[in-house]
Amino acid sequence: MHKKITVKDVALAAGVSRTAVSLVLNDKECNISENTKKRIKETAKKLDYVPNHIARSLATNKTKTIGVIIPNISNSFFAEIVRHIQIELNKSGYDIFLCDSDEQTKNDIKYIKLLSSRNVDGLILTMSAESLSEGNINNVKSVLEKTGVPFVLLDRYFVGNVPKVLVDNVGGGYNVCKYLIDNGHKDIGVITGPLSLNSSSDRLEGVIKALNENNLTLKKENIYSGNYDIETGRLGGEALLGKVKTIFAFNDMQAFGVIEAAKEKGLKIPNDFSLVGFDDTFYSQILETQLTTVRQPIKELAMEVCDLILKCIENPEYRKEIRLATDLIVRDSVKKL
Amino acid sequence: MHKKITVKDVALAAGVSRTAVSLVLNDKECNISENTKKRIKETAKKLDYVPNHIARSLATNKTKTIGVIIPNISNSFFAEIVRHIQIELNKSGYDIFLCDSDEQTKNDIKYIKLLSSRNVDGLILTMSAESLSEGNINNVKSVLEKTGVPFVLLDRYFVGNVPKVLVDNVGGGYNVCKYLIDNGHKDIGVITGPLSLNSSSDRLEGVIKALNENNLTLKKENIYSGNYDIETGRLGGEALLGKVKTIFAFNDMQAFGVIEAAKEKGLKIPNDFSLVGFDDTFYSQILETQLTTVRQPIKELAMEVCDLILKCIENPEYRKEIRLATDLIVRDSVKKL
DNA sequence: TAAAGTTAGTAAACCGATTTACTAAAGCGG
DNA sequence: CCGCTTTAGTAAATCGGTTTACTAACTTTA
Repeated sequence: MHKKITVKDVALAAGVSRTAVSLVLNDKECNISENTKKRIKETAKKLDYVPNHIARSLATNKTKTIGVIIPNISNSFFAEIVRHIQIELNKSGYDIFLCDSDEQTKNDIKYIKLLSSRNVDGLILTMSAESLSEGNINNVKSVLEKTGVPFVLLDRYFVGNVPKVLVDNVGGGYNVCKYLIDNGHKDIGVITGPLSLNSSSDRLEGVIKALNENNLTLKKENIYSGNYDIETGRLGGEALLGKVKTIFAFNDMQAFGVIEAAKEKGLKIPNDFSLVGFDDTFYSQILETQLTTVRQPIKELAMEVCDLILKCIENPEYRKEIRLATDLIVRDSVKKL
Repeated sequence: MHKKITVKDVALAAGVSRTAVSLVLNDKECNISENTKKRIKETAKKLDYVPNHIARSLATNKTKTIGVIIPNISNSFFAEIVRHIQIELNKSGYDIFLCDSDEQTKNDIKYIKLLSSRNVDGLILTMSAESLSEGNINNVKSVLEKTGVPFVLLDRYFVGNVPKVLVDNVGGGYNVCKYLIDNGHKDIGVITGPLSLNSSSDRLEGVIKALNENNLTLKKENIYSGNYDIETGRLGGEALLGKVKTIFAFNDMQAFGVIEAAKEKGLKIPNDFSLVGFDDTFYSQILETQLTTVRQPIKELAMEVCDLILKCIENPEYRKEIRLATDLIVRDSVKKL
């Protein structure tokens, strides 16, 4: 590998100043004759000149990078969203620094500071459940604001006038519950994730709303709260399957856990009990009985969050809150009563 | 947010030169009295000084960033590996630029160039199947080498004296086949991924080796080649389930496809036919009949690849090829004959 | 033809660090 | 007390771009 070509080399070869080279190659409005412009461009191409991002960043105070902090890339929802974010931002010349907080506040804070010191132009942030809890949120918020980096919250949010892109979880919960009621289900058990996450509290709100509209209530003992994992589903299944014949698990993982628990008890879906999940993970379709679940608009979320962060970078005062609807995917796991 | 503190500010506040500040804060060997050192450090802390990565990168010609190009972050194998890579590299002060090639050569090339122009210190690379095919590999290889950036191939490789971290797929295939033979299976069908990928060709090699050692052969018509996806599994299942009672799918996705195909035909595992997958994806455990499969040492792969890229950055001549063994995870999808 | 305007550029400062080469003062030996 | 070494530090160059302010030459206009 030979030495990298710099503006200086191009300028020398083209017989002009570095200024001219920079101006022309960046298509800046300037008083350079068409002839010279052409010569500079040709020289740059011939020398295979590639501008040095680092030097440019230092000069312009823009890095064309965006930090993405998510709680767990192994979760297919986040993996898919990151995939779309990367592809989308790349179209605008941005690259992403990916950080996985492992659902820990200390990492959220660490990575916010780190990305700020890397001078990212913006931050896309899905905070850990821990960070969003009463005791931590103010701390994280203050770290975030102190950096002065434009940011957009994605999926998980705290209240306040900050840009966010969200899923309409109230609507999602409502639709599931409405569907269950329409199919004759009245006594419903729910398995939630951490209630500090709006995804859980909002879905719960939607469920209650649908029930109330039909003069039904959600019994306290029919709520099992835990994490968004299979183990919680298993435990929730064990706890609820004695009491109810209908379970709404707030994500597919939990639903899979419920199925495991049901297997132990020899219960079959949908004859012995009905089940609804949330996320429409790939595997909900390949289950023995295909799972009725809710699809989140992942690609659209990614598009919106990219669009929004770019707007916020352009104008740090820009504020917008976007909430996207979910889709109820009806399959075979709910019995018509 | 107020203006960012720079070395200059610290120097001014501490009454020393910028040189002194830089020297002391970087713990460089230098002739600065303990007193002054202490004063500088305290001043820096008081002012909440955070060094500017960009400026440092320009000066040192090191960015402390590593580019990671993978074919599809939505594949849980890669998601998990990226997760570990990020965590591990972060310990050494590196951040990662994540790029998803979407299994396309043109993106491999685009991202290699792009990351090079971002001056990444190193590259971790799992190329697309397309790039590794006969017609493309030389092109990609030449782009890669022209950048001069140290790189390590991960999981998928081309032949040549370059650093790589691999899975012992020959051994993996061999172990599965040996296990099947030990259980009385003789007529085995296999569903492979793209044969341009060593993961497929190597597993196939292992299968054939095990068969040959037992004086058995693999019939050509019992091989179904396609992609590592559920659709290939479905098609392979349809094609093979008439001919054989034992199928080795080269990844779990394909195995799930086989199960779908079997459902159509009313066949049950393991009574009507036996099935083995590869990857030990989470979902292989929650199937009606738990899937016997092969676990890849994901975390170890990540650790090794991080270790190796750091060594290669330190010494670009460093060469090493690491091959990690797989684990056969025996569950319930293979019948003892 | 002198003043004003336009065209086609360039020199030099700047971004915020690191690093090399240098200096001033103090200490020390003889 | 002279010369040498050590100690404690600094000035200035550098990395590779961008950008501001300036100039020289050429055209117009009055």
